[in-house]
Amino acid sequence: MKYEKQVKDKRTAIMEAALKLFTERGFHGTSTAQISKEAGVATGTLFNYFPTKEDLINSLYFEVKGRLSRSMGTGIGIESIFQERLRRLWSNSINWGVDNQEEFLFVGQFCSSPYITKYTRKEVMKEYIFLHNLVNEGIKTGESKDFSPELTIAMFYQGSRAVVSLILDSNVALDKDRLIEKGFQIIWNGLTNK
Amino acid sequence: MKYEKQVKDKRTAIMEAALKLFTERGFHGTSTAQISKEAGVATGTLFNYFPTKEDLINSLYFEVKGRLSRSMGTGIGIESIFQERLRRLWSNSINWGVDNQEEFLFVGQFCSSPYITKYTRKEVMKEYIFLHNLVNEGIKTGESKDFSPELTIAMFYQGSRAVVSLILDSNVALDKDRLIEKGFQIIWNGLTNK
DNA sequence: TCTATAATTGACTAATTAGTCAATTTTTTT
DNA sequence: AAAAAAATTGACTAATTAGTCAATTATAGA
Repeated sequence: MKYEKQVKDKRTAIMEAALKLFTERGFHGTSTAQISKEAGVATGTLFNYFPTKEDLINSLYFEVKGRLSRSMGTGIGIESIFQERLRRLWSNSINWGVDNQEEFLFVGQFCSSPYITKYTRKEVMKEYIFLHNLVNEGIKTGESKDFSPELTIAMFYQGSRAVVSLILDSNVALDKDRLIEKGFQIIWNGLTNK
Repeated sequence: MKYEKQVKDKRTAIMEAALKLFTERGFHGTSTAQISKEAGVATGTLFNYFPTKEDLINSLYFEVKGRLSRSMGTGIGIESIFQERLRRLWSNSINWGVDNQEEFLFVGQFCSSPYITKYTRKEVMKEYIFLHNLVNEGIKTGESKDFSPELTIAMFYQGSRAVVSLILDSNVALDKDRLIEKGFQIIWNGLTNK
């Protein structure tokens, strides 16, 4: 028990330190020595949990993506109507990015780095199955336009990232909800029939 | 004359080599020695043209962004109607990304790296003045919805990047024009009144 | 041609890198 | 409490890094 806990703590400490430094200084701009120091462990300990630096980066990505995915899905019951569910997905995504700036930037960095493989990209896509389902449902009921789901999801996802960046850059907290709503109107008008 | 030409050739060779290697292996994953070798010059020559590696990265970014900007604006005469001009801007952006994959990936990498400053971000935004103008014009004539121009431009820009990624990933050349057109329908429906 | 200026070279350096491993400490089991 | 197993340490290494600089080569104008 106690042992389990401590292991988790060190692992977590390393991942948190890595997340912080990666977003501050980039992947290669951050050395394993710096990460260890920030986490308060010896360099050897880092390599005990993550055989290589690349392994650490990838583990971190899966972890963070999992959190985003779970966060997106919260509060989406089958009872609400299509528009409300899509809107909830939209605001959940954006709020997660705004509230988890480091994670948001890290994901952006990793996804546009040459280290992400097609496999990883595909693997992570699986986590968006509920968005996929929602879009397909909308198409079936005739509420969504019949674009390809891939296009719809890509526009939705990148659109939400655009809004997060806008909010983070403008640092006017009051704008947040307005930008989320306006952004949703664009997506909604774009993707649905009326 | 001859001297001018040769200077340009070495500079260009270095930038081209850097672009290739950066997209293949990332900024820090690429050493100045590797760039020099790929460009066919001595390491000293690289530092003759670019005082630091960071300077090289930034110069490359401005250069590439300039090319994109120029490419976006081609063929947009004042004679055509609003929708046609916006559509042209849309397809120009996407086609540039598809035809210049390295540049496209490099821009994505740089923009989500921690090395891009707010200054650079703003500076580059100036190059999108014509998109800004077009959007404002649309709002004035009542064709565009009255969202903030920043939001509109961000959604437009990130949307176009989403489509490029989709096309590059799917590597089905036939899908290209269909995806561009479908993507435009989303943007158009989202941003305009009817 | 001769001279001055600018461009190019690559061996070099001091610092940093990811990753190792034998020794030590902590935890679990008996 | 003693033994076994697992976790942690940090000094260490071989390789690589960005950037320098004195020597060399190419170019320009007279």
